[in-house]
Amino acid sequence: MNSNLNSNNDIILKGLNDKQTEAVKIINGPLLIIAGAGSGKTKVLTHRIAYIIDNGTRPSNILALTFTNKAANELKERISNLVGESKAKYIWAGTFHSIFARILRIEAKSINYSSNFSIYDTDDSASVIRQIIKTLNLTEKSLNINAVRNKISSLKNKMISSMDYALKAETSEEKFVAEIYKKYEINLKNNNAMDFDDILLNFINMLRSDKNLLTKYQEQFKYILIDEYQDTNKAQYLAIKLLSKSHNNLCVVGDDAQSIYRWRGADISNILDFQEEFPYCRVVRLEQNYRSTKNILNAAHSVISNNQRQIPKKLWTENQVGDKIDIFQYADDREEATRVANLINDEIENGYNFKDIAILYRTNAQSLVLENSLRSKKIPYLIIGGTSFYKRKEIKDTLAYLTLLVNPSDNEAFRRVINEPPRGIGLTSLRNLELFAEYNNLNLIEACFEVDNIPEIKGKASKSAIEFASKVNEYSRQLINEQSYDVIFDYILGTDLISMFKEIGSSDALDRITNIEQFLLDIKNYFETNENPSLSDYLQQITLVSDIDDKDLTGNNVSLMTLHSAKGLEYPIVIITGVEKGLFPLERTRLDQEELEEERRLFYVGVTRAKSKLSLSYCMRRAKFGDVSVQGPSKFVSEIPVEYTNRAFSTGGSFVPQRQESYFKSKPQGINRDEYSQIMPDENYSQLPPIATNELKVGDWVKHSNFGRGKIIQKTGFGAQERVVVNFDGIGNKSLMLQFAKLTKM
DNA sequence: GACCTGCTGATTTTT
DNA sequence: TCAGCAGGTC
Repeated sequence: MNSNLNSNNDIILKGLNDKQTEAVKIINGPLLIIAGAGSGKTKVLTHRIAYIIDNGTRPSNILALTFTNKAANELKERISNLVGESKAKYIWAGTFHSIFARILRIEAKSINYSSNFSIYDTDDSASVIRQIIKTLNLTEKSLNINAVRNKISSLKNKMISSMDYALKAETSEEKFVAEIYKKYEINLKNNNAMDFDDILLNFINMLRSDKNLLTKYQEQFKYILIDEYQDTNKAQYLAIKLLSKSHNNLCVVGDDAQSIYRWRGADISNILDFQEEFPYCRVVRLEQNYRSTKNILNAAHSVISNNQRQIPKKLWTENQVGDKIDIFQYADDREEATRVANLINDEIENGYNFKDIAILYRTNAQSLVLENSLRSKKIPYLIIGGTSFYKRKEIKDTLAYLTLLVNPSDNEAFRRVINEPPRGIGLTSLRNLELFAEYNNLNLIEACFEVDNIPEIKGKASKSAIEFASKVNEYSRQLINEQSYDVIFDYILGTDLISMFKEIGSSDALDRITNIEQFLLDIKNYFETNENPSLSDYLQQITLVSDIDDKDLTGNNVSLMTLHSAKGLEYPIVIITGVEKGLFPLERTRLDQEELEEERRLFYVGVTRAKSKLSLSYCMRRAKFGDVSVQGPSKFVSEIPVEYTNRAFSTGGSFVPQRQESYFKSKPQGINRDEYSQIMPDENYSQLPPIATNELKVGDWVKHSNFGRGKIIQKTGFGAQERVVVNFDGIGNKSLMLQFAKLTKM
């Protein structure tokens, strides 16, 4: 190995700039890499890992933690390309949650769990909390379940236990939360389940309570690398600190300017204070940007400079000055969607591909109107993020059935499916079963077998309960003998979930069947392609994966996603929509300096995704909650100096703005009626030509997702108030709001 | 216990 | 707007 060490090192260092080389070569001791957007961060990480291996460390002694699965996969792939699959596969690379969960399964005994524990996502947690609130009989005020869940999660992220919190709680609401928190912890433990936060906390508890395990993993992970360090929370920081304590070979990479997860407990002071926390720390700054044009970088810098709390730095680039940034003012969100689609078609004519273009927005709700417009113009697109496949009800139900096979203690999974499809075990029977189970210290499956001892449950309910539990038991046993897809398939078929939807027969129900089939196909695929497949392994994989991660990004599609999802990606052309007052930054963040700064960082992330062209737009009105609210340019727009921009406005393309009362029904956000009439912005703007009215007209045949085919027989109103009456085949006349009825022209 | 209806509140972002 | 829930009815 030694003979070719230098030449290998040379290969690894080839093509890196001075700063990147420096970062790669410092492998011992704490290292903070401040990596600006587009500065080759992943390149440095992967080359650094290759360098560590090349200097004699075994791949299995390297731990590389990322924030998302997407980032982890990219990292693995690029390391593989660099050092070869045979070495790369031994590196511990993954998200905090997946790696820690993997270790926790191995060491489950040390924290009094069994290794088949379930992992609860946010919906599962909320459902447990709903259950607890019900049993507490909190009649005096209805607590918002999600608010409670967020509160508990944020307490956990800050490492505040239910006991600590109970001591601190003062108001009656805080006391309720403390009570729920305590029950929630007990509940999950009894279910042999952990939520996302528990994975981090239990990992820390494990390291703290067992010195041998601490030593074991400190020796296992001789080199630790953390990506997106600005997004770590207190628990993650502590876990890393514990793991690296014996050797301090800890390298963190991050950019404080791209910290956008404060709301989820990310603590930006982790990166800001890294140098104090880890003495003798070296710092390398990567400030050369290889991605964007000078105009884009300058604009990004101008905006982010308005933030107070940050590590001073300025990105520079050798790239061209490039096109100016286009800033458009549109009349409303429908015009925005139409114009965005037109813009895309123009760029296609200019020689770009659909896959070169991304449309970014602040909230998922904004995607709908954009989608409609893209569809009508036959522009292929792919939504990244949004509601996950695994969050669909039918998939969650199927998942719960499977979870019961692996973890029969999971009462939450039991509750979810015991009466889905209806088996005659309603809320009353369930409540009795739960009381009995609690009293006798059984899980609900076990309680089912004892149902004869519960006098309140008799007849059909009693019979069903035993049948249900027997079925779970039987298949669970079969699965222990033989981990095969066929067993799983039989079991799911036997639940009658699919037959239930078949009976319902609506298009929605048929969709659900398709989804379940697709899910089963995925399981089949897993069983066929893995060496040592097991259901528990499969379930573990998917609970920590959102389906963004395995979306095929290689097709020729325009990408649509939230600004958060866009982090880490880059596109030749980026279109950021809805850069509006009240929407971006979100209204509620306006008065909170820290939250406002986070919104600004989010904007910065969006802007720096663009390689050569960037376009921003805002609307004067936007449909919200089926109503229309008055918007206007975001303050971020005014933070970009005019010299980097082209600005254009429209007075309302397809229709003349109607100043109807209804436009002002919802709270005008910062613009009053008189201001609104002065739609003409300052002299930096030029007027956009009107867009062609290719809107639907009377006599057109249209298609609706629920009602099917129909013909427009009447059209009334303007703009957001536009309505059509459609005569649908076999259904008859329906009056629809044009902006909400997803009509497509046939 | 199942099913229907009408009301309410959500819309930030995700492991 | 629309999903999800509570409460009422059969």
